[in-house]
Amino acid sequence: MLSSRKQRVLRAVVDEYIKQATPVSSGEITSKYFDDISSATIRSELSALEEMGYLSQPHTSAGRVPSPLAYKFYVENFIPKMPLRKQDIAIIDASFKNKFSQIEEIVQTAARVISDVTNYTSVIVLKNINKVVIKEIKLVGLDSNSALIIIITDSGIIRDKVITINTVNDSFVRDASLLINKIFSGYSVGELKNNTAQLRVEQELSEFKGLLDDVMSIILAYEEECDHNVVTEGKTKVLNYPEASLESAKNFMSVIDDKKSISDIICNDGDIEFSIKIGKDETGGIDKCAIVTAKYTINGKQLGHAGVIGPERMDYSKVISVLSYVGEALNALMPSDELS
Amino acid sequence: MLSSRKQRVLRAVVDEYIKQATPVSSGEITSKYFDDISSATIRSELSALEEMGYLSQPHTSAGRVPSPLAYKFYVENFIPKMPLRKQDIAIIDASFKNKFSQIEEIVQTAARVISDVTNYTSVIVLKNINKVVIKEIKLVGLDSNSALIIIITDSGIIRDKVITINTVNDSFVRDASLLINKIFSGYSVGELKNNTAQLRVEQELSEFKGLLDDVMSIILAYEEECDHNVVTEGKTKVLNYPEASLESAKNFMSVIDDKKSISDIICNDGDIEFSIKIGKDETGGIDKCAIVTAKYTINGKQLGHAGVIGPERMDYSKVISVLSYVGEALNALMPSDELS
DNA sequence: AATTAGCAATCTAAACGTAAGAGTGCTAAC
DNA sequence: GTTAGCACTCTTACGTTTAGATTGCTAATT
Repeated sequence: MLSSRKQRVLRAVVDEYIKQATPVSSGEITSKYFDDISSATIRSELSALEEMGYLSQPHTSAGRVPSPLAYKFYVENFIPKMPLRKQDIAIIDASFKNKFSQIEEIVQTAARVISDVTNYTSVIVLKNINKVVIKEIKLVGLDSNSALIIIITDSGIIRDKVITINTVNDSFVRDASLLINKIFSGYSVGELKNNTAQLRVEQELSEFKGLLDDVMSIILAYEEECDHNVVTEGKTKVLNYPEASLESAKNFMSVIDDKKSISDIICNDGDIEFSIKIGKDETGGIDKCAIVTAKYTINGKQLGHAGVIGPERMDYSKVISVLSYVGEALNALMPSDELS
Repeated sequence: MLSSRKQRVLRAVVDEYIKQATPVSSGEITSKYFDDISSATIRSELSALEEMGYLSQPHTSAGRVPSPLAYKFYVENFIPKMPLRKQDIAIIDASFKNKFSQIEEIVQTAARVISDVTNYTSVIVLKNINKVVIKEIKLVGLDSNSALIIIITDSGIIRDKVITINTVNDSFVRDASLLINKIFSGYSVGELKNNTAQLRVEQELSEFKGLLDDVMSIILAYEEECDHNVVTEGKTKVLNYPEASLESAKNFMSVIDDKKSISDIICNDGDIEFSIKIGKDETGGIDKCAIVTAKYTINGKQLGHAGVIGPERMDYSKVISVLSYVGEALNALMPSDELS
């Protein structure tokens, strides 16, 4: 285990590096963090820490830079659980003050506010879409040849879509509503997807053939769209990191834009609420970056995962606070009585 | 006026520069475009064109680079009105094949497909939002304490939003619907905004006070949101231009992200259908970039403006074809009988 | 035994200089 | 008007030098 002083030194290096993004020297550490020890002593500690794999030097005459291992140690041991600043809380609260009608809207908002407040890139991945249960489907006539289909689930409205129908009148709407709900209500998206046979049987007898097809295809389109539904916000923030280069930015974008792989990275299958991935191996090839991921649940049901991608030297404390506060805000958005 | 050979030379320079993004030399032009003339002759033509302001040299011993003036001449005289490739047409058609329920969705889709097909950044700005006339407002009860408000206009559904109401029941919905439509239907968003007095009078007598407020604030929020509503897609494409640098990319993003200024640039008040802005002065400070803008109308009513932002040496021909084809697709999306 | 001061050694980053190459502009001839 | 030839200019790449930063080592000190 690391001696207490080694820990202090390690922490100092990481803290400084997070602040200034340049290698930190023994002199800096001595003057800013230790009154009673000389830089020579710090130097010997530093080289011990380097030996142990916590630090590295870009070159012989440079200061030390934390390694992924150092960040891991730092995150596990030193993250000050600072409360969010009042202004940040205000920003987040303000974003969620209106009612939302669709999940996508909520997710988009959450992603944006996370990125805005942290100043890093955020990613949200929705999961378990096909476990969503359809509560009711509303059919609202708009004019003589179009109608609005509203699909309401236990997670709120998932989709509304205009469809074209030959002739819309009151009795048609009434009858169609009854039939649609008889067929679809109470089933999850997944069940419906795997059991289209039933739909076909119903259609044999039905004058609403086209309509039923439309509804089904809306549901299927939703499922497909959401399955790897990845919302990303603040991609261009990466350009403003002091360590940015054109090459690194391009690489960053190419990983971020690959929805499949980014969602694999963000989604933690384990039970942990937060995880931190540091180092090229763990970030899918994004260099010098770290990813903080959180599992989001609403009323105990897993909604998906959120992630913040920033430089390794990011403000972990703030990122975690923001992720967790936004998680709470999402929960508050859907009080349990709406689920019943 | 430019002699016919000067025109050929100028065109050759621009064509080459569009292809390779590096200054073009007299030698290249001679070998690739002129069999019968020597490079010395081309050189004298080049220096004449430089004298006239069409070309410039990054330095004495470099080839020539087209000036904004040259691009203007090129665009006006040489743009081959090439039809779109079949595959591009297919991509665009595919994007617009489903019905859309909200304008935002349409705009988002259009912006994305423009950016995807051209491989440049696209921007769409909506205009004249407050001239949109409200046809009808539907109120659909969802459960005992919430309802969905759907605002239908002559341009389709502009917004649907869930609101909270104390007690929702059939008679409430019926009465509220009548009242809401009595107050709001037939007016444009602009009229409503400037005449909230009437609403207040109605509220005095009404048990639907809160509801009316909700509807009004949805409309106002929509108006505000859309007034400078700018949708941007493909921002990160700029990183892949061969002439890209970190600095230029940052600059690009800062201009692009300023919705107010980008919308001023994109929106052409004149009568022209297309315009091309080349040069730092005309692009709001984005260097080495050109902006092609188009005015989009649906059934003669001005919807807004679309723009493509790419390098000065972009494929103007393709960009204009794409913008114009997407414009047609948007028109097809809203057949005139839906407006009546 | 741990700490420290002092100093040589090492490396970077910036500044400078040089050389090769690209492309022009000019001139004289066609 | 066109062209070949060539001197001239400027960039870019590369090597060199220098100043500065920081370390690691050693010997002295606590």
